[in-house]
Amino acid sequence: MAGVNKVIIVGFLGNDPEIRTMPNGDAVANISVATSESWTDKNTGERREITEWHRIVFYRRQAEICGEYLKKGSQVYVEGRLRTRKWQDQNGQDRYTTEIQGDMMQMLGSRPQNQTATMTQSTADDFDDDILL
Amino acid sequence: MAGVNKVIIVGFLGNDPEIRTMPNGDAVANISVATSESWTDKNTGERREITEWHRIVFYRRQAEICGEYLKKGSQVYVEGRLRTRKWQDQNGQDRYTTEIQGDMMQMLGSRPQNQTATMTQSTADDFDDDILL
Amino acid sequence: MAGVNKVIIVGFLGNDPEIRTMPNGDAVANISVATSESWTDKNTGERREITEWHRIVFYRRQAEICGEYLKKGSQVYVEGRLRTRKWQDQNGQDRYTTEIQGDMMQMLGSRPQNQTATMTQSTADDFDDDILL
Amino acid sequence: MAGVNKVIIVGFLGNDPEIRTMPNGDAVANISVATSESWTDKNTGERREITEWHRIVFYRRQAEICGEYLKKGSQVYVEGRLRTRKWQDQNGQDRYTTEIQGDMMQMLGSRPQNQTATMTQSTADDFDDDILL
DNA sequence: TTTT
DNA sequence: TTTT
Repeated sequence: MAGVNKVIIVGFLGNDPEIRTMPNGDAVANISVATSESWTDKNTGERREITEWHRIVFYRRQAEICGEYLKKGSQVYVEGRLRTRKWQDQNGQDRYTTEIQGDMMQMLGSRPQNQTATMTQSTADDFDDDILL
Repeated sequence: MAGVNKVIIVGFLGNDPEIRTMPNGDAVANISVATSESWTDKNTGERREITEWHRIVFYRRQAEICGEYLKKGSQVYVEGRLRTRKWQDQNGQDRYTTEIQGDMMQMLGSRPQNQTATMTQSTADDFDDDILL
Repeated sequence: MAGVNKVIIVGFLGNDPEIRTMPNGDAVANISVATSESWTDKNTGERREITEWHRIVFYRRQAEICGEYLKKGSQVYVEGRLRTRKWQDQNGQDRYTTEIQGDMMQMLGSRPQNQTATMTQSTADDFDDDILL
Repeated sequence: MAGVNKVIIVGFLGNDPEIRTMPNGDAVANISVATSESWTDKNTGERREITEWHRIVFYRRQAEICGEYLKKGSQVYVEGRLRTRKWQDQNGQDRYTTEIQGDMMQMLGSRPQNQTATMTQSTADDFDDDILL
């Protein structure tokens, strides 16, 4: 191995998580998280903003946590890694999609009922499902 | 504004940097940086490795530094942000490319002559070109 | 220059910020932010938690923002760098204190009145005080 | 749990690692890593530099890797967390030392023979000692 | 000293 | 599609 491939995102979910189950029974969650930058245009003096949408995928226990605790508008801290997948469109052309494979997720804000929904992939894999909840 | 959009990459350049000049005279550099993960397959016991290629773009003074000091095989530390650009292919179909807009670059390894090639975008913009070199 | 010295903290303030003014008129803010780790003790099976307190210092415009928008219990995202200061206690002995010099601060949670209190040091230095508020 | 406590350091070892063995047989490694910042003094126009030394501790398999592969002058990437320990000096006074508990270490530079000396704590704990080397 |  |  050689290298570091790390992404840190803090933002709000644009939609409820999409939860699927893989053939082997593992859960998969896809969430879409917005970050935005704003600045003052040097020429016009106008305030401008650009929003970036991040597609993030979680597996197994973390995917289940996403499904149970996150919803549209939730604010999250996510640590993960970049992964570009190759696929073919209906014309048989190669296409590429870059997404973030989530390694850690932490809910932000003070919603007392779900503050403890935090774990890393290794934690999620090592321990029983319900220990941290 | 709300959010954090941060990427940290440590890896090796797969090619020499591609340097262009924008109409306004600003330099743009594109570099392609590899990171890899390796693990032992649970089923077969075989060693596996996957390489991820990151397309990173730098502007202005940082782009010039890339052109002067980096080459195929250079090891770099890069901090930046994710940016997905929309474009249209020859069939008029919408396509998306995700790349990393570099904010900071640092050369790694022990090449004394270029150890100082480090600056952030804000530094690069605030100061004269040659102060840090 | 050589190196990366970066700290990322997400946690809650244990107290209201302490704001001072330096002789040259610049503001300085000190905040104390808690992070905690919890795990299950392998031997006893008991749930354990350890809290770490981070002393973070902000300068100038960011210090003013801390004073205006943060208070005991606020949740924040902070990016900064480690800095160990040497000082002498009343016995003339050398003592060392490690703190985080904040470079970026972002308020978390959904408290509508202060969501926009986000800026980096470079932003704070480059623009007029009130543009981002 | 609530919070993120993350440190990222890229720098050079000031000394050979110090390796100890705990009563239970686990290895412990302490390394001291330098990062430096340089800037031009606004008043005098002189170039200034400040070096920060980071004390980093690794445990178990990672500590062994430090002992085997690192030496004075090695360049490393380290991810870890801040930990402040309380202790008493010879006068019985409370003293505090802040160090970085390393979670991941990666050697930098192009020394082909040890490029693979990379693992996370979870990896180090989960697998046999020699799988990654 | 926070928060869950 | 979020949030401010």
